[in-house]
Amino acid sequence: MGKITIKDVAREAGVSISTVSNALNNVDVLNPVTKSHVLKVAKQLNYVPNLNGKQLRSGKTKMLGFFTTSVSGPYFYKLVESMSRECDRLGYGLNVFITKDRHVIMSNILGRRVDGAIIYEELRIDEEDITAMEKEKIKAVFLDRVLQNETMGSVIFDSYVAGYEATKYLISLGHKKIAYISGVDTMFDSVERKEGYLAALRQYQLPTSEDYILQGYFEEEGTYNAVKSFIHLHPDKLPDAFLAGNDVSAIGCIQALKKHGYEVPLDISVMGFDDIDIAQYFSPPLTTVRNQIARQGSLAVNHLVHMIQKKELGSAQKLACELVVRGSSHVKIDRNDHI
Amino acid sequence: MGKITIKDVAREAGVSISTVSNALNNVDVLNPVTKSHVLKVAKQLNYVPNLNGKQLRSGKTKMLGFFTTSVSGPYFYKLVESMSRECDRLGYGLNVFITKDRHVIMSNILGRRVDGAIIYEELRIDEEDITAMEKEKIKAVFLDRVLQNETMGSVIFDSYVAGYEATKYLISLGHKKIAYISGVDTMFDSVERKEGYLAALRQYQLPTSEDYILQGYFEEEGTYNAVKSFIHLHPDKLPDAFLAGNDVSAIGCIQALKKHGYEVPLDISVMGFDDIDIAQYFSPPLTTVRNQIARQGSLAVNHLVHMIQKKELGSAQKLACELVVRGSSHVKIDRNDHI
DNA sequence: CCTTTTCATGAATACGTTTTCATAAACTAA
DNA sequence: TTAGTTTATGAAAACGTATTCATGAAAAGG
Repeated sequence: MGKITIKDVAREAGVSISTVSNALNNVDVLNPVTKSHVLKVAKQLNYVPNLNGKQLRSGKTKMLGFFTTSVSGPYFYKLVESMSRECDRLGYGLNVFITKDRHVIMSNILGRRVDGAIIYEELRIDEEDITAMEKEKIKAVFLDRVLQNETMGSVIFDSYVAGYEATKYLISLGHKKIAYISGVDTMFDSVERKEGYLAALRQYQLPTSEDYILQGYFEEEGTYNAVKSFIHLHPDKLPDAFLAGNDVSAIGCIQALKKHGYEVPLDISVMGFDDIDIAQYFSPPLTTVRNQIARQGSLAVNHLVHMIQKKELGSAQKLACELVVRGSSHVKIDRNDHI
Repeated sequence: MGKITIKDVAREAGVSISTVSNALNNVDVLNPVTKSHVLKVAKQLNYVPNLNGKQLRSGKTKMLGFFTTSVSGPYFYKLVESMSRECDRLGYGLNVFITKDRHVIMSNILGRRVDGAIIYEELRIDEEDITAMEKEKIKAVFLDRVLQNETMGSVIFDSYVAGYEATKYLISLGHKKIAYISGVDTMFDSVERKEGYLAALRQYQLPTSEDYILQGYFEEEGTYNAVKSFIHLHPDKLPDAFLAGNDVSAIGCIQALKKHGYEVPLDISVMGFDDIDIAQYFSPPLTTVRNQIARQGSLAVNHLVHMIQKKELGSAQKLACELVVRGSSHVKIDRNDHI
């Protein structure tokens, strides 16, 4: 005996296919007696509807797709977890696609494997693809990416303000020589944070210098190496404080400083962005700027579902950030005082 | 103009539907001229095949489903990343479902949204469901779970040996009072590690005691609280070493010990399991037992695809572990010596 | 009692694709 | 040439479901 279909249930229950379909989908035109009878037979036969048939006919999958290059690291799993939770709440499933292949993404979206898409910015979908999606009236929400386009949604962090506030905070501690450890230059967050950092320096009339902008690639090891080589190259020009592009980077920075005998935060203050899980347990606990990651996830899903169900266009949403002061930053101490 | 289907391509190219299908799917019965002409027209119309139609007809989705309760934490993202990579390599897509709802899982599997399933043990699928899958000849691989059943695959870590070897190592450092911080008692790894721990103690004639088995729930905070209350209850009976159920737990343990003025590893050795990313950067760097997580992921996918394509039954695979000695463990120092 | 309305059900179609099978055309072997 | 064979193509069926519409029965209205 092969796979049991709606046909088998119909035959066994002595009714038509449409009646079974109506019973299973709670269409209230049925005699309650027939309905419960059909349901009983269906359960008894262990009937499970074939989703491909269902989806083909209805044109809906009740699935949202999250397209990303990676799920590694605290940012992603907080994000995915919150999206998943919100999907659950709204009666959708979440489909996580990890890929860098634009073609895979588009064929899944345009091929209707999902009802809508949430796309992580690093994927950099072209305008051309977005146009294709518009034509098909497909809804999408972009994360961490600003769009020229007004038809799709987006949820971004106000990273410019984050960078600005962080820098302002370091200045308020008395630091004057503040270095920035950059992430990846194609990424929105990274660039915005740097712009905010530069803006704050300018506002307080502090000098900005290319030497004080390192490349850490948002990675622990990348930052470790960058800071290490900075120390070797400019042992005399060490900054008062490092503003790392994210917490992972801040950790790499602190590792490198420790390794070379500097104490954080007494000798040098270090802070990051994101407030990842380990930030508070790290030694020293990280001063950082917290993004509302879970909020971003649930908002993206909410927005997308709204767009799908109300057939509306998307809009750009911006989330505020929050300064978290912990042990890796300290009021500037002039060591010369002690001599 | 609505969605472009294979029909439109056929009309536009002046051929039949079957010819278009053959051209697109590289069935080599076609005149190369017709084929390339069809392909050109398809591209020109921006045709993208509807996956639901495709899947319904062919009975295949070329998708594997990973069913899990969570993707949070280093274990999961390493696992997911490696599974995704392996799926790519084998021409499959990976579908991550985060849910605890048995019904959601079964309707996705039996409803053929995926060609096969990888199931994380915490979900505890019933025998009944497994039987249902067998009947439908659906293939599945279970992670971290041993099966009575011989029809499905499984990939587990040899956690018993891991627990045994870790304990043996601590004993070799001269520790005699060794406590175990348990994870979740329904989880295979947690139980096996504890059994290995107990076996090692017995073998070396060291006493085992219920007092020395704490509940940390595989969580930082849970462990922190457990260790804290242990210190309050038995300040005089502190162990020489803590063997934590995993690294996250070990970190919580060390936090608690530090908080109460104990030095790790000089006063007390602590070690964990898993070798998560931060283990080496933590202060002190964690001594731990490393599991081949990435290997588990790729093996599971490989095995599953093999089962699907060769229509074979699954088997149980066991992965060896590896002791990683770092700074959180130390040869036993009897502080009385110094007095 | 007849007409109209409501109610419950089933037959048939459509969704977009792959695949089987028939057929026509173009070769090959005598 | 004629029969047999290969090659390229298309018509039609099938996958499993939701949905539209027709139909018959029962209830309501007069």
